[in-house]
Amino acid sequence: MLRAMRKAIVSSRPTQRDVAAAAGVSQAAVSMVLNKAETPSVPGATRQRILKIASDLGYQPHHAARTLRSARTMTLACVVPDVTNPFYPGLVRGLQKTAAPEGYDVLIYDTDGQAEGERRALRWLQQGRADGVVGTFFHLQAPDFEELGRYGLPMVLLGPPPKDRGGLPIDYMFIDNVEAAAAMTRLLIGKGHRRIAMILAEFGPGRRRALGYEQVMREAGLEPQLVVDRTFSSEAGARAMQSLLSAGDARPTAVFGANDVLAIGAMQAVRDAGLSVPDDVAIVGFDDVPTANLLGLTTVRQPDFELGELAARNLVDRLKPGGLDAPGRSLEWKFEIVERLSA
Amino acid sequence: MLRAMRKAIVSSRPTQRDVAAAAGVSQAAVSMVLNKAETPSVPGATRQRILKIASDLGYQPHHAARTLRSARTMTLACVVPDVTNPFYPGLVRGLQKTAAPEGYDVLIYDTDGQAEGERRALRWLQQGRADGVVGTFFHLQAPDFEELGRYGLPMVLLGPPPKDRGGLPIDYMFIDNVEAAAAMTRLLIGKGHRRIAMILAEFGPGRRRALGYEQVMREAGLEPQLVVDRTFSSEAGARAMQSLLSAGDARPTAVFGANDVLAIGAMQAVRDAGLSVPDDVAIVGFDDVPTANLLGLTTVRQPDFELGELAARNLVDRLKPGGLDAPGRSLEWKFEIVERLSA
DNA sequence: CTGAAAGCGCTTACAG
DNA sequence: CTGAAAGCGCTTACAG
Repeated sequence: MLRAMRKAIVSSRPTQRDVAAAAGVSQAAVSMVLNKAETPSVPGATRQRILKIASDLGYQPHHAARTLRSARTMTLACVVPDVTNPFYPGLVRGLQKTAAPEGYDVLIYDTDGQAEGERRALRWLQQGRADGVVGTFFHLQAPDFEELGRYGLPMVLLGPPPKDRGGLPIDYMFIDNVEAAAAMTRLLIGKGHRRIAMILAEFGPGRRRALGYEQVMREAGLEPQLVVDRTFSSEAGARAMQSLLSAGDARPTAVFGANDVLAIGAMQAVRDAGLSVPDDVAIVGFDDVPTANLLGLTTVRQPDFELGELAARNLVDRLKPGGLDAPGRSLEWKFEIVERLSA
Repeated sequence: MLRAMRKAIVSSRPTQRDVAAAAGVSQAAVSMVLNKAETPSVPGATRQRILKIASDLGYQPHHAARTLRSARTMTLACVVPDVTNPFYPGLVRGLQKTAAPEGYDVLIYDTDGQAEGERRALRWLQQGRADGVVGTFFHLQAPDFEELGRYGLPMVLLGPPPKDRGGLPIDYMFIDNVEAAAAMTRLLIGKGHRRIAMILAEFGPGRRRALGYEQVMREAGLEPQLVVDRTFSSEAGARAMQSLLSAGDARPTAVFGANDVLAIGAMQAVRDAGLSVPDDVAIVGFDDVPTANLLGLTTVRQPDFELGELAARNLVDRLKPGGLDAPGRSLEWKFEIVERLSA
């Protein structure tokens, strides 16, 4: 009874059945007319009538039904550790630009950069939510993706490829994090810095960036100093900077943030302490988010928008007939050091 | 033949049928055990066996099938004009925090702030992609959402409610843009500024903010000066500022960006011209995105994260039994002026 | 209590 | 060429 009352108030979406009934044709005929540019089996007048009625009723195909039947979601997923890190919205924009004209929507899934969040993302993907994925994972490893690969889900992972590719439709896009961090460290040493610290988060790309930093420091006979936090947040960057500043005269003269968000938090902490960047402490970052430019932060540029475009192109191609047969690709992307005023 | 070969390489997802076959029970029994905490009709040993096999096979429910049958997507959509405006990722974080514990995923749909993008979002929603929506629309009006409302889709729109609410399950969350802009304009006048310009985009909240600005300017006997661009981008802000600076000595002494992204672009342009903020030109914005704090931008704070939490709570409640029966609500949110160094 | 059947809204292979 | 039927993978109402 209550249900019936609700029905009266809340109308339901029109279906192909409704259109078919109004047009006096079969439901299948409606499907054909709506989906094919040409339908020789349907008389022109009937076709026009169906189109007109569908439009009048405001018919839109039910996405779940279409997906269930066709096994296509027409959706690409972008799995990121943190939407509020401006690098990722930029990436998403690039994805959308390429995916939209091909008829694909782009969904963003935020893992919070935590292992549990990444496992949730994996389960989410295993439920068939998307036809393709571009993802950044800090904790999950290549074997974790094997199952999805076997199900025929193409993936672009932003990171270095593992030793064993396993013949799955997984492509890797990456920059040489070790070398990029090494180059930035050399730049700082070249400017005369001797006490150089690095701020990083425990997981994700921080490790490889620390590797490059440590190598160059050791080669130069300098002592590496790492401050490790749990997240790539500006709060973490500020916290780390405060602890570095508490060393007084022994404090570093330059600080390398493993990403821009950390570096920006560190800049903030330096200024809050009444000190100047770069006069008292030089600061450099990694990513080149839009804010880096505004703040004059010297950093390593990774082109987010272009990476997004390329990743989407890759997925779209793999989703065409036979696209999954090609072996997994690795694409190394050039980094670039952008010198500004902060160092 | 080719298909058969592919089949051999690409395995398919396990279904409830596969689990049922392996456990020697009906597919329906698998569904019951997997979805209900207690299944009195299924013997304990059988229940355990089903659970074990489902886990071993890595079974995950097919999302489209579940949605089609249950008419629930367990997804909330967040429709935004521009993911790269940091205000929206902040909003999304708030949504996720509240939605995730209730079992809802949050998807982001980017309209690019254009009429066509918003119409695409509307069609997307009409395809039954989400159970609820929180959205910011610059072009679509209340009547455009009537159909979705009749279908029983709860919506939270970020903006002022229209005159005629129409009894639909649409809630509005808004701040008083006119008054907020007026207050900010008064602040600038109080600091002695007389030539105050406003930079805004043609659509969206810019109009009401311009209204408040113009009112206060006129009341003070001052001439309003509006520079209107097509988008709320930092490029637009920089462009507008350049044109203002070209007036030489007649240039404004203060510039009000209708949002922070515009204001930040304007700051950049002032500095690129070799001038100082606030000494040569004072600049204020609107939103209080994270960057505003870093750049010392005086602005109007809208709490993105809290707004997201509240919007999600609202939708989750409306999706509970009877939740749609409540009339549309309006929730006015307090704004706050945050004074920093830019003015 | 127990299990098999109906059906959500589509697409597409297949019989007439 | 034309149309009706099968079936995608689930949930749930309903008959035994």
